[in-house]
Amino acid sequence: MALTIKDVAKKAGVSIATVSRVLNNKDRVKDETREKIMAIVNEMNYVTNFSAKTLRQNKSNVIGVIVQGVSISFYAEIVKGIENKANEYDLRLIVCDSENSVEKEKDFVRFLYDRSVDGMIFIVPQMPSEDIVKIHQDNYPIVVFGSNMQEYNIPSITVDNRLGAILAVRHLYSHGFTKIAFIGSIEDEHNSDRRERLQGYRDALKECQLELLPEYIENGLYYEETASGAFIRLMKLPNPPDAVFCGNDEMALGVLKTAKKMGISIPEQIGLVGFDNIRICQYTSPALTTINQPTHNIGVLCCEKLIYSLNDKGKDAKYTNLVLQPELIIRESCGC
Amino acid sequence: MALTIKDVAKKAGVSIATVSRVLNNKDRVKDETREKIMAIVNEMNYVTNFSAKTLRQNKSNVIGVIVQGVSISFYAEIVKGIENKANEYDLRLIVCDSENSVEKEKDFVRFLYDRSVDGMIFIVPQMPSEDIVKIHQDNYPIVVFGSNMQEYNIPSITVDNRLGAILAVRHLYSHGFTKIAFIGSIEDEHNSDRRERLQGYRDALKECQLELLPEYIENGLYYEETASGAFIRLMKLPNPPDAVFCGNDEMALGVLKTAKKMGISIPEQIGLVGFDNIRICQYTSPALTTINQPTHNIGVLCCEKLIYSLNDKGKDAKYTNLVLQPELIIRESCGC
DNA sequence: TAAACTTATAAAAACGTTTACATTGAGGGG
DNA sequence: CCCCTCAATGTAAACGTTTTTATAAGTTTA
Repeated sequence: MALTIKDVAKKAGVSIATVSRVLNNKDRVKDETREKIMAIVNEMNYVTNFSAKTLRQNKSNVIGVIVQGVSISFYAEIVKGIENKANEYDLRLIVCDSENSVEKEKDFVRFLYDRSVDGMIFIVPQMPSEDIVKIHQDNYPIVVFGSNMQEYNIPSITVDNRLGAILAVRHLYSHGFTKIAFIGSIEDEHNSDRRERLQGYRDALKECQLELLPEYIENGLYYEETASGAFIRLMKLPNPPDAVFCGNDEMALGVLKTAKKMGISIPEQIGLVGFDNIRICQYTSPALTTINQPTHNIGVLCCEKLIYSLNDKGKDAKYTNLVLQPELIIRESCGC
Repeated sequence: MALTIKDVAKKAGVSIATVSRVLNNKDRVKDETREKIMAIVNEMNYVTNFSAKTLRQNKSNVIGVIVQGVSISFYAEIVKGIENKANEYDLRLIVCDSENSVEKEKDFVRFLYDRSVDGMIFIVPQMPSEDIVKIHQDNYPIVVFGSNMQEYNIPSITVDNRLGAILAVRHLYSHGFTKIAFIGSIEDEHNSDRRERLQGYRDALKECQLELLPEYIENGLYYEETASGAFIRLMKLPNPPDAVFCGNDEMALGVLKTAKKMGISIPEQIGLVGFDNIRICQYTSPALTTINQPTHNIGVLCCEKLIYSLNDKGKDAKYTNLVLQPELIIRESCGC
């Protein structure tokens, strides 16, 4: 413990600079010397002092992650992906759970400013894109998952939400459902992912040659409770739908719960498909058919993109949006 | 940005030492000076450089958390509790997900040694207690949740698992179930929490004047898959049980799944109660009756205990086990 | 009124790195 | 055989704090 580069240097009979050079293999060092030093480092079990390194290099080696809710498995797995990659690169994480509140999200950004993080990753941000752009202009490397930021020159990752929605609706249609409703974000939403899910819904209806009824599009704020009211309204329509596609699984859970309360059986009376493939889906009754996103990989890729920006300090033009493919997970709520 | 104590000092017309003293309000400083400096600090939006502080004080201000699985809501919430408290005290967290593997757990401990954390929190450790004792002897402050470590002089937190088990069994009994089986850890388990749950099961049977049948005690390793086999074995007994109490919810989920597959209806044919109250419980069908633990609070208390040790460097005798109270959450799987 | 304390502040060292710059020695071209 | 180049390594400064020690200005005490 409390073993420094000095100790290593003394034992090896070289200067501390040489040890540092070996440790960071930056400059040329004679192979012989390198090996001798590495042997001693391993033998003594030397470990570099992170703070000293950080202080000298003037970067914190910490990245901030702002996420909607870490106790939701979907997000937890993304964070795990980030963490795995971050560990590889000797980066530490500060994970901030905004608990779905824009206000908290903004607070956390300030908090991360204070901690002088090297960069930030936003997992499905709630705050308006303009605010994110502002942070980026303050010269903070940023990566966003869940909203296409390419137009702002901010690297981002999305899954092909439009395709996901199409897969969902198409599958419902294949079961004979023809009056398919949508619960999710309405047009003016700032989040592009959510817009795309709606768009996919629309495109899929067209593809299946189904009529697009405005009253079949209900607003839901992407958490469970907001779907109940939406579902009730849908069922009270003079011509109620026979299937519902929800913008995410949380809302699908809300529909499931409310349907049970109303005595409506799923999938017999109403077909249901969600989005995200959170863990709970497989345990509900009926088990929820949904669209899967490669969560762990999303995290890894977010982190990789950020590391890229970190090393490149905004010079390169690789600030594009990366699109990943979703996948239909068939369970019971669709009628299969 | 990149604003230092020097800038503040210059603007205030004092030395950097004085600014530091004000910032840490350690030494006496004239009120007038203090106020002037604080005003400037706020105005300039100065924020102290964490690494420099850390380097000088020779402590990392980072604590390691080793947890079984962060994507399980039960653990995620505990971690959140830890985090909230840690933030208050300017401590950073390194969260390590052992993914239920003793090997990984040990790897992470080494990893944390390398990062020279100030202390560690173990959330339901898998490794033998002796190993934890060893870490503690290396002079690392430690707090353990999920196993009573008092005998080793290591601060720990547990819930009254025996009571929790009694509440569960008692409730099943009140529904008229008389042949109540247990799936969980068998006697020789090193984890005291798990031992206690079994003990509670035994004590409750006695209290209800039910016979204790050895074949009603099945071994389960506390994750879902291990409960399936156990349940099948139970149901194949010449005199099968009419209710099952599981050591945790994950295993109860396994029972639920297997029962459905076998065409056994819960709670009509078999009553079922779990332990932990993970989020999924409320969504299963039937919804799972279980024992709740105050997760967030557990995290907060773990962190508080660790901070206590951190400041006290092992001098005090407050290295005791703190017992929290569990609570019965009644849903459907018990027959209510 | 000078010595002895106090109080408030300043000066400087230290923490463990990285890195710009300096030094050394060897090899090669003229 | 001298000068130059270059590879390998050493020296020392710098990063932003905290903290020990020193100093200056009051304030008390004898």
